[in-house]
Formats: sequence, structure tokens, C-alpha cells
Amino acid sequence: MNLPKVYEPKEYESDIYALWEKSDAFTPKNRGNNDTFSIVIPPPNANGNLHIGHGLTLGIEDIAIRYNRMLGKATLFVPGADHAGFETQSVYEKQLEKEGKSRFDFSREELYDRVYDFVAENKDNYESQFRRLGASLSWKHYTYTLDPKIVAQAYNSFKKMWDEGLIYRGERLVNFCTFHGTGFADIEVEYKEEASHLWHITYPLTDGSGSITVATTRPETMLGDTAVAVNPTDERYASFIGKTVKLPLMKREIPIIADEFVDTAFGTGAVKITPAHDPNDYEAGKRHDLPFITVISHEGKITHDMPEDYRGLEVLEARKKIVSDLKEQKFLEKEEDYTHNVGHCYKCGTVIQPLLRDQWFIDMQPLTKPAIEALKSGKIVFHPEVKKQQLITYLENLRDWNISRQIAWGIPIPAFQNLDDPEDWIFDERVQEETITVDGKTYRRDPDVFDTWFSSSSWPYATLGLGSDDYKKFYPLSVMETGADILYPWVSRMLMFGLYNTGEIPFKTVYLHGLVLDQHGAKMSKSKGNVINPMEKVDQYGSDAFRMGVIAGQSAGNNQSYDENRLVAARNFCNKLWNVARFIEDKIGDDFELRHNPKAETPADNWMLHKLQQSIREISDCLDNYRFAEASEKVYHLLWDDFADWYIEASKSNLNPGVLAYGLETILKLAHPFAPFVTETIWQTLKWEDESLLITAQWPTEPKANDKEAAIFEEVKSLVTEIRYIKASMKLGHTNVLYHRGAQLLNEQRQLIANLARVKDVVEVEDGDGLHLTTTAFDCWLDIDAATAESFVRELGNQIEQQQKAISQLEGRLSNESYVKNAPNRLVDETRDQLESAKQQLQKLSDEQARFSK
RNA sequence: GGGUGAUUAGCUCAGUUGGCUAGAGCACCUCGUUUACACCGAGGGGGUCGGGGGUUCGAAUCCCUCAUCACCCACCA
Repeated sequence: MNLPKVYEPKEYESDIYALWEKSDAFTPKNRGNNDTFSIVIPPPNANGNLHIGHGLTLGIEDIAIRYNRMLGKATLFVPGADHAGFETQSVYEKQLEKEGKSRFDFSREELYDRVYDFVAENKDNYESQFRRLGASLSWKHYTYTLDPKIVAQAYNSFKKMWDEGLIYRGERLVNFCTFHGTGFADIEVEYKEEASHLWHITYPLTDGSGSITVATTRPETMLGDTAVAVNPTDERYASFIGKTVKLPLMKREIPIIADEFVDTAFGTGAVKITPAHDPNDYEAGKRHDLPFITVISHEGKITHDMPEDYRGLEVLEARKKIVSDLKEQKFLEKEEDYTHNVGHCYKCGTVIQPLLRDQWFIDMQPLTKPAIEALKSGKIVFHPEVKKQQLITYLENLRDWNISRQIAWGIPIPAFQNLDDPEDWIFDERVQEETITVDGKTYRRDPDVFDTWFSSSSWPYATLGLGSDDYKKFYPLSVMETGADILYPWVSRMLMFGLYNTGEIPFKTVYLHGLVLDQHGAKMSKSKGNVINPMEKVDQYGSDAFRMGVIAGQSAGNNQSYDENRLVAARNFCNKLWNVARFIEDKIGDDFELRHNPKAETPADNWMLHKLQQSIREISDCLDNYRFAEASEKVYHLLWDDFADWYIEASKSNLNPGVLAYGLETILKLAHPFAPFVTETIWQTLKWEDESLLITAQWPTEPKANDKEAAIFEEVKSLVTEIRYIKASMKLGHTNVLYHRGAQLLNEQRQLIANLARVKDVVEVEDGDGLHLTTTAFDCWLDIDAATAESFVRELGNQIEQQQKAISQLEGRLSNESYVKNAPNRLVDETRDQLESAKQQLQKLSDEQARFSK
């Protein structure tokens, strides 16, 4: 035998991958039709190793790709890596921290160069990890998110939006992380419930006629209050409107204004207005033309314009001091416990400060409209479907997008500001220059970079190159497969930008996978130490087993706990396949000539072809509908239950090399998308195979089978199963003989039945002796002695009880007139048949019981 | 405050438009040197599908309601 007993993935995987690459198998090429299929991978962040989620992503995508390649389509699978701006810079900063340094030790340019080198190593690392996972990627198309074509596309998008008035710059409240020193988009802020207090502060009226009390969770911002607001309908405060109060701790006079946004039921019904540090107050400040006073700096400290006592204090220190000062000066009316939502930096957990800043914004309204229309018209299929509606709802409520980031690592924003006229901004791509001269005026580059998602939004066509041959052929992409957690930050924006830049939807299908959780259902994270390294698992079980194990039981959109047992099961599957191949190669030899229409001679042959026919149909159907886990389960059972346990066992009695070889060939093809390495490895050992590579072989088509013959083997199966059951429960050896009366089939299948059921012989008799079988339709007996048979009576009793229950259930159903009238005829007939055979079986069982219990 | 998803065997999970006796892998029990495979073979046990109500001839599946968990969204100071 050519193959060793146990499949050792490590011995073959890298050679197989090299063989595919050398054969140019990953390059898109049509085989037999003109269809195309394209996927661009969601580029992993090039700042670490692949995690298990990447394994899942690549697995799912590669299954879809390999299946479609075998269908003969020109298949493009584009690899890539993400510079992941802020993400990567913060990873790098952590590394600097370990070295006792920080980003402030470097200029932006130096920092950029250092991160660049840091990322370069990881990028190479990824390539080898993608290969180990077996992903059939077109390496020529490899794209990094800082490649010139990606940057160029980002600039084109920016320019187009600038020209069409979608981009604007303005001083707005932005979500600012004072630790990382950068602003964020709304979607990036993480809200958490926090226990705090609601402080009631008394503001005395300037005219001395009394006071008004406001309630706030952020007393420190009172330094920047420029008004107190009440609801115009609030009778309690009607007489206060238009008056002024004297702001405690500050020597400023501020007005009491009326605004409908104030909720009369909350707190005291009077709100302090700090336009520079609260989104609501910001809006109110605009409406009422109030001054904007900045109290908190970008470093998270009280600014130098504030009273000396508070200058330079951290926010929380300032809060403490202000509360105690207010108390001391009798301005604090009360302090009550209060739990509310507070925004945090999703990376470092620092409380996000709403701060005023000049930033670039995109007016989203013109972009969301076509996207919503496209979604509503059903142009894009979603798996799971529910995510489509969620996305529509999200888009309907979307606000403008802040795309400026105050970090070094990213794509510079191609905008320059006139040194003499701050309002004068121009678009220019010479971002390597700090200043440029245009028309005799000097302009300075905006030091900010784009939000990474801004450039990623064009990923589906920027990778192909807008207008290129690849673009014409492969755009829109067939599928966008990515994590359900980035539906909003990524999928939504790709959709909007795709429609905006290309006039077309960027992908026809969206497949979203859930998170891979740890074995107890908790999120995996480095800090919890429950992260699983996919490469370790590939080492341990093989790449195929890793892939099959991770996708097993995974359904679209749902999170799933990691279960190592599934990898074990998948590894065993690969080994089973390996041994099936060993057996078949040994049986039929190297000089065998493969025929693609195998000749079925026996019922078993027809049964096997029938199973293959059915499986090809079902597995293709699952794959067409993105039900990967179900498809792989079907392959598993086709190989293990049908082919190995029944057909191969049967073939030991009656060898048909044609069907054996055809069965193996078909199963290798069906299994290939799920287990590419082991299937290709086996394929390469098959001397009789005429297609040189499995990866580019044709997906199987359904063979013809004689269903009547196939049904005969089903009969044999149930006969054999019954005999095995009796033998096992009676603990019999292999010396019994099976007698039958006038069953032609049993004569024909004599040796097969004897072998499968492990009986000594199958003999035709005039009248039987021993235990009469009850499940099979044939008239047969197992020759067991009276004593053993009697002990089987109890077992018969159990079966009789079961049959009686089944019969009464079926009779109940049939006696229900509404059932007979309303249920489809097919079902009613089926119920009648079932009742009939249940009655027959009960009769046999009772006869046997009567015979043995005398 | 609103929304979405989950709840099925000891564990991890499937179950497509309502229709055979609710499935899988692993775990468990019994037996087994059988022409490839102990990463194996044969047989078996185990679930009132989270609770309650409803629609229907028929519900894990549709509707209502409650509970628990998870996630998302929202400017209530």
C-alpha cells in the first residue's frame, strides 16, 4: 500500500499549496462557462497575528471560492492587509510604553516611519498564515490599504465629495479621547452605564429676587456655562425667563432662556447650558447665539483661561474641587445618586470629552438615500436576512461623519489652509509637503489623517482598480463576507461609497458571520487570556480539520462558542477519507481505467450511485444558499455512513472497481472546498485520475441510478440491521444461520448478507426454525436455540409496547376527520401505509412472543 | 427608553417556507483482533425544543405574554 496508515497533514500541506501556486490555479480562469465569482477579503489589521475569527472568515470565503471555481467560473479571491490607522497606532504605542517611551517622543513623520516598519513585518507574516489556512488567493492581486491605488481612490472620493459639496469643514463638538489625543466618529464611542451623582446647584438671580436650581452630572463644566434654560411651558419658571443669574464660582452674569428641548420632568426642570462641552447644549447655544467657552483642553485638563484654583486640574479633580467649593459657598443644594450612560474610548476606556474642534465632516444624507433604496429594492441578498432591516434602520438615522483623526498613522488628508485666511481651504494631493504655494499664496497642510474607514469604504473596487479589466469583469463583487460586528462601520459605508463612486451596488450578497467565543461563551480577548491561536490548532489537527471544525455548526450571523471536539471530529473525518482511499487504491490498483459513467451491477452499486446523486444535489443546494455547515455535515455523512460503513463493506463481498473509484472521486470533489489539502493529496496519488489537479476539477454532476435496485439494498440494510440488533442484545457469536422461505433476493444476496450481518450462512428452507424476524418484509428466521430465544421475549415485549403506542397514535390521526380532509393526500397516504406496516409488525411480534412464552 | 438575537440531549450546536418517531459531533453504556481506518467497527441509552396562553387537522417552527442571557441603538442635563 502506497499510503501510510494515518494521515499526517504536516507532511503534505505546504507541498500541496506550492503545487497549486506553481500550477497557477488561483488565477481566475473560465472552465466551461463565462460566469465569474469574486470575493475580496476583509483585510486583517496588520498589527498582530491572525486570530481564530480570521480562520473562520477565510474558511467560509475559501469554501465559496473553491466551490465556484469547480463550477467552472472565473474565480477571483483577493488578499489584503489593513494599515488600520488608529488601531495599529495604539498597538504600537503600547509597545513604546513598554520601552518607556511615548508618541510624544517623536515627530509625526518619525512616528509614521516607525509604525510603517512595525507593520511591514506583520504583513509578511500574514501571507504565510493565509497560505497555511489553504486560502486559494490570487496573490498577484494582493492589496495593502496604503498601496498607491487605495490612497488614490481615497483622494478621488474626497475630491468628488468636496466638489459636490458633501465635504465640509467646521468647528463642531467632536468625540475626543484625551489619552489618545484624537477625535472619533459617533459610532466609535462606547457607552457604558456608570454610577455617579446628580448635583443640584443653586444659581442666584442677579436682581436678588431669588434663585434657580439646576441639576447636572458634570458640575466641572459650569465654568463654561453661558445660560440656564427652562421649558417655555413650565409655569414654575415663567417669570424667570429673560432674567439673569450670577454664575457661582465665576463672576459672570448669564441669561435664563427658554427652549423646548428642556424636559420639565427631569431634575429641577432647569438646565445649565455649556455649549462647548455637551451636544445638547451645543445645539441650544447655536439656536440662542450664546458664547462658546472652552473649559476642558485636549489634554483633558481645565484650561488656562479658567480661574487659577482650577487651572490644569484633571476633569475628575476639578469636579471634586468644584463640588466642595460649591458646598462651602452654600451653592450646592443636594447631591443624589444617579446612574447614567457615559461614552468611553473603545480602546483605552478614557471618558470621551465632547470638545470643539475644526474637523472634516461628510454630509451623509445624500449618501444614505440611494443606499436605503438599494436595500429596500432587494438588490442585495443578506445572510442572515434580518441584518438588512437593521442596516436600513441604521442608515435612516445616520448623522454626519467626522473623518479627521489626529494621529500619525494613516492617509494624510489632502487639504491645505491659507496661512493668511483660515477660511480658505484648497484640495491638493501634494501631502508630502508641509506647505505649498498656489497663486502666490502660502498654504499649510492639514496635519490630520483620514479615519481608516474612509479609505476602506472603497475597498471592493479600489482593490480591483476603478475602470480596470478586473473591475469590468469582477465588479460588483459576488459576496462580501465579513463579521456581523462591522455591519455599520464597514458594510454600510462600502454600500454608500460604492453607489456614490461607481453607480452600482458594490456586492450582490452580504454574508455576515458571528463572533467565535471561547468554550464558555465569553468573548475572546488577550486580557482574559482565552485567545486561541489558529496556527497552533493547524499544527495540532491540520489545516483541513481546523477549517471544517471551525465552520461546523456555524450559522450566519450567530456567535458561536469554540469547541475543540469539532476539530477532533473533522480531523477524524480527514483520516477516514485517507483510509477509504488507501483501501480503494489497494483494491483496484494503479492500472485501473476510470470511466465517468460507472456501470452499476448490484443493488449496492445502484444504492451508492443513488446516494451520490442525492448528495450532489443537496450539497450543491446548501452551498448555493450559503449553508456551509449543513453542506459539510452532509459530506461527512456521505463519506462515513453511506460510503465507508455500507458501500465499502458491501464491496468486500462484490467488488465493482468502477463504482468504488467513481464514489471516491465524487466524494473527493464534494469534500474539496471543506478539506482542500487532504483531498488534493489523495487526488495526487490516484494514478487513474485524468484531471491533474483537484482544485480545478469539475464539480460532479448527478449520476444515473436504478432506484428500484437501490431500494433492494435498502431492504438488505434493514434486514442486516435487525440481525445485528438481535445478535448484540443476545450477545451472540457469528455461528448462527439465517433461514428464509422463498425470498429470491436473499438467495441472490446470500454472501453479502452473510458478511454484513456476520451470520454463518443464508439458507433457503421450507419452514423456518428459530426466531422469526419482525422488522424486515422477508420471511426469515435466525437459528437461535430455544433458551436464548426465550430470553429475547422480554425484549419483544418492549417492542410490542412501542408498536402499540405507534399504532394508537396513527389511528388517532386517521380517525381525525379534519386531518384526513385538510392534510395533503400524500401525508394521509403515508400515514395509512405506516399504520399498515406497524400492524403487520405487531402481528409478527405477538406471534413470536406467543411461540416462545409457552 | 427603543430594537435585535438567543434559550433544543451532559457539553457545543444544526433544524430552509408549519408535516415521517426532533438531528449532529463530542461525552456516556454494552460488545468487538472482521479484506482500509482504534483518529476504528457493531449495538444502545439520553430531549414534555425556557415558562404560560393562542391560531391550526398538525407548532421547536406562526401570534401574544412572561422570564433569563447577549448584543446594538438613543443627546435626556
